[in-house]
Amino acid sequence: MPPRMIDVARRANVALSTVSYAINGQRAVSEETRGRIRQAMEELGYQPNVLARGLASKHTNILALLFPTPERGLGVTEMEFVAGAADAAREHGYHLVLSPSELRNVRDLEQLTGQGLIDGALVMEVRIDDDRVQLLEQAGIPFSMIGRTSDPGRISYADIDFEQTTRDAVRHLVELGHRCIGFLNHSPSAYSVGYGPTVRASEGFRRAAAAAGVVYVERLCGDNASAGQAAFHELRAAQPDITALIVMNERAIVGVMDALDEIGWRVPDDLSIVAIVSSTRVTEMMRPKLTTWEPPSAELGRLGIQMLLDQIDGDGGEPTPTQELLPCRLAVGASSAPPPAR
Amino acid sequence: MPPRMIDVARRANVALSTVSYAINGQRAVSEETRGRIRQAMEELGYQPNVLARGLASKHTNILALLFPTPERGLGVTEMEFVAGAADAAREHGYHLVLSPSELRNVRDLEQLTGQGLIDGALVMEVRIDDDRVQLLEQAGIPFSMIGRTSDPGRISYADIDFEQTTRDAVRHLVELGHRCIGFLNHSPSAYSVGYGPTVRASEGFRRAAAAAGVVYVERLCGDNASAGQAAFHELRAAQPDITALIVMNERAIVGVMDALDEIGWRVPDDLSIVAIVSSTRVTEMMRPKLTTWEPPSAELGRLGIQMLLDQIDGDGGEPTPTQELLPCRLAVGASSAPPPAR
DNA sequence: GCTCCCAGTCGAAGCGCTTCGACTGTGGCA
DNA sequence: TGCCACAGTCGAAGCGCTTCGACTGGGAGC
Repeated sequence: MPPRMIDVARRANVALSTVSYAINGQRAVSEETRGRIRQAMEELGYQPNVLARGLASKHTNILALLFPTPERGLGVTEMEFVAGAADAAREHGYHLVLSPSELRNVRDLEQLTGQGLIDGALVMEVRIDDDRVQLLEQAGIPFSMIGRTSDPGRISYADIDFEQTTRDAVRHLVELGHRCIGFLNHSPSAYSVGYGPTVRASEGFRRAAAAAGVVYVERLCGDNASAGQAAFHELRAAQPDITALIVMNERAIVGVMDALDEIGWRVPDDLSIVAIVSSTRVTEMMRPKLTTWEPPSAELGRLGIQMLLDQIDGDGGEPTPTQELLPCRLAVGASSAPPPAR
Repeated sequence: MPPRMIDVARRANVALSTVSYAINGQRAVSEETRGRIRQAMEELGYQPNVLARGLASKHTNILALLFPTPERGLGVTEMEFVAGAADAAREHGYHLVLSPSELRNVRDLEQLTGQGLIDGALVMEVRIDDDRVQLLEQAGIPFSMIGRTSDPGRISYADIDFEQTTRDAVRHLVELGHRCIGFLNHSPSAYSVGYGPTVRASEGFRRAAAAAGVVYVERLCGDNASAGQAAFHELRAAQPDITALIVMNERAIVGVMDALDEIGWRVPDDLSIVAIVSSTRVTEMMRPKLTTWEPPSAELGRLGIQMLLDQIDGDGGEPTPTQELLPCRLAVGASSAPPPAR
């Protein structure tokens, strides 16, 4: 059996409670006593029992990461969120439990919160309207979000700045001389369930394009090649003068390439393509390598945990929520150029 | 405050211990009593406190997923492992804590096991010689592996069948008529630290190629485009007659394509390429779409958890370890064809 | 010189559960 | 008819910690 606190106490000739105070500093302990205790702990290889501590103290040092499995599947970006969050949690001495739950299945969530296991939760894949948010609020569980609802109120979140990202992408193309720009978004169903990136990028794109005074056109598109292929033909049918395309749908891109082949267009000579909110790990594999605005996924994960801990450790008094929008980073590729002189 | 077991007991007019027995069936409880208890639980919305239960019973229903961050970064495949494992754990009523640890840092692991938090661990990214395995063994923590050491002994594992996968890939190419086949593996450092896939695929490839009686050549190659590019030129320098390439290095592939451009070769006309142990999510984006042997990642994750639970729930008596090698699934693409008549 | 305060320590009462030993009443069996 | 076995239930003792109230002695303040 592993050593317990009482073993440490005996070896250091102090009371059990003194050891506890020495460890978590709830009361003063003399330097000398503390030294003896520390030594005893080391000699015994003592480690506090997380469960007992949690039971007695009402906080467990365990956080939950709520990640639903989206229709489009989990990609590199999601993995980076998770890894970033896990790292940050560990650095702060917290454990992270993975809670894969269907979005709709509020039961799972209730179960999680009711068990007294977790101190707080980080919610991934947040929708514009998200049941989980309400549930967590009324369960009184501290939480923060990666992404945000339409009205985040006083809830902390870290999200991608879609407004700026779309603006950047549009400006980039406009500066190259493009006057008719298309946007390939995620699927109609993602839009209709209120998936944040889909909705916000759509809005951002339209605003940016309108502000730039260019002709623009958007298509929602399933996350697969054949949908991408069809969508590009539709875009071109709607705007035959299209010379540039912004894509926020990694898996559709290759379909666009197929469509281009069909009509004998080349990138970037006949059409410029830029990817937004995509991992360069993926867009680097395209030929030509795509100009990409890459989301700061790991940072978002870290930040989410950070915010959550501010809320938990921030002693009691209503903390001011942190709400941050992070820009995507530009990785220059070879897929964008001035428009053709048609 | 959430209801406690004593609240349920009072409402059902029984002793606290009877409720406990009704819940986990350690002793017989009459049908009638059980009914009253169940009703009381529902009316109160009772959920057992995981910590208290764990403290008293010595098992927590929490598993750890040990995932180091490999040099090459985390990809789609890894995400699928994780998601599969998380799903399986939840289905069995277990929680999964993510434990991101440096491989070398055995401290982190000791800390995890010493805290009494986890019932067992699933070890990812296992090396041919892996310190963590020893440590877990002597800590007496049940565990299973995704991947395997050189001598897994009686430890349960689920791994990809590299022998068969390389054999399949070689046979596929040989049947098309190829007589000189190259293999692009992961990095030299992956090989030298004993990263299982790198070592085993290397061995498997050589054996399969030799058995098929073809000329073969292999290169270890960093996980990035420029390394891939250089590596292909080296392969061709070593074997100018090369007509086919097996690649187990997603990120190097695009470099190979670049190299082919330089010498004016096309796929599959001048060179057939097949990817092994790669996600089709990635190789589908290549043009042409690559013929791919895709690892059953989610299944591996699920299986790993399954094995772990067999070991934990399998009451006491030394269970026979489960050791399974899963084949990769073939996804046909357009990147392989008969060799050119040069 | 006396009080007061406080740093430093101790003992004990929980936290919400599991599990052990003990108790009761019923039915089977000789 | 008597005895035993056993299903069904209860009370109490932990599990390993945190935290509260209480106690001690010495220094500061007057």
